[in-house]
Amino acid sequence: MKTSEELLSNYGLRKTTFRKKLLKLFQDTEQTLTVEYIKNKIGKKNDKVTIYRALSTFEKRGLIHQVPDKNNLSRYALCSLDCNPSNHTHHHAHFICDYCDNTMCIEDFKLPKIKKIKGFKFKKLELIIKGHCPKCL
Amino acid sequence: MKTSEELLSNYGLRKTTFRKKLLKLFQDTEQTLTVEYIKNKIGKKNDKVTIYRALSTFEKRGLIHQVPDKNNLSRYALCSLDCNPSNHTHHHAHFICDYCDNTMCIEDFKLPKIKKIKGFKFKKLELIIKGHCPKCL
DNA sequence: TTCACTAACGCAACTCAGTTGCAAATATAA
DNA sequence: TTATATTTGCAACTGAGTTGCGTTAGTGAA
Repeated sequence: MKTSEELLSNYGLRKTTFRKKLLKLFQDTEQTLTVEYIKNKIGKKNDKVTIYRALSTFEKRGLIHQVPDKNNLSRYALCSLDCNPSNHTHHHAHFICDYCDNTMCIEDFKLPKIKKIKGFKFKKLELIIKGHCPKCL
Repeated sequence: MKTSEELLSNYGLRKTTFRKKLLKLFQDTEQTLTVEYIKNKIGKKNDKVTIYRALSTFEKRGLIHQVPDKNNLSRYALCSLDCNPSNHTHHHAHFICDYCDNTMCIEDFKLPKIKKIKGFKFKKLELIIKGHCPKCL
């Protein structure tokens, strides 16, 4: 796995102390992260504005992607390595646990092919599955 | 099509002036509705709290369902007649237009069968397609 | 290394969707 | 028509996310 510093370089991002910590947190955690979680883990010295701005930058560059929460709040997850600013599609479904409210990427679930519908232009597909996760069953 | 009064009765809801107007608005509009839109159409006399509460009640009873917006805000759409409080699943996809931000139900698009994944219990599936709608193409 | 420039950070104050508590109004069933 | 339960409206709040701006810290060139 690439170090957080290498990744930041690869994606053309400045290697600030904060960004290195943030990216490392993503790498060390398998789940999708909320701003709340990040705030608690990284330390209260960093302002929430900084977190929001870093997440937004990471997302634009194709490092992470946003996933909705049970309550439609935002969570973030690392992208696969082939995402970039212009090609930022994710070929996996997202699972939201009704019980613990955790959200996770489900890699081994193929997205359906999009059938064309006259008059529409389809660009992106999102599949969200709700239910109970292994921990909560 | 059933009148709004009949529908309210069928779903065990009181037929208040406001609810009749709200439900009629859903019946007369083919699109999914935002609270903003409802506020403008129904008249400013009714408070937004009333709108939110009515929507929430309608949703619990299975009259309408919530759909996310481009910006993760809520929109609402009429359910098919066979929804009720305990069975409230929708077998259609939702389309979000990147351009005009309108959201619509796509009835003629079958949802994929959910393949089981060990350890998970799947209860509900949501398919969201993003792109450009006919009006914006 | 140092310097100059640009991007990132932190603070404070804001925005805005959605919520809560409570008193007044209205629907319903007797 | 009356009693009771549900809805409504108002006011005040909550909390995620944003904006502006002055300060700090990376980065690339000298």
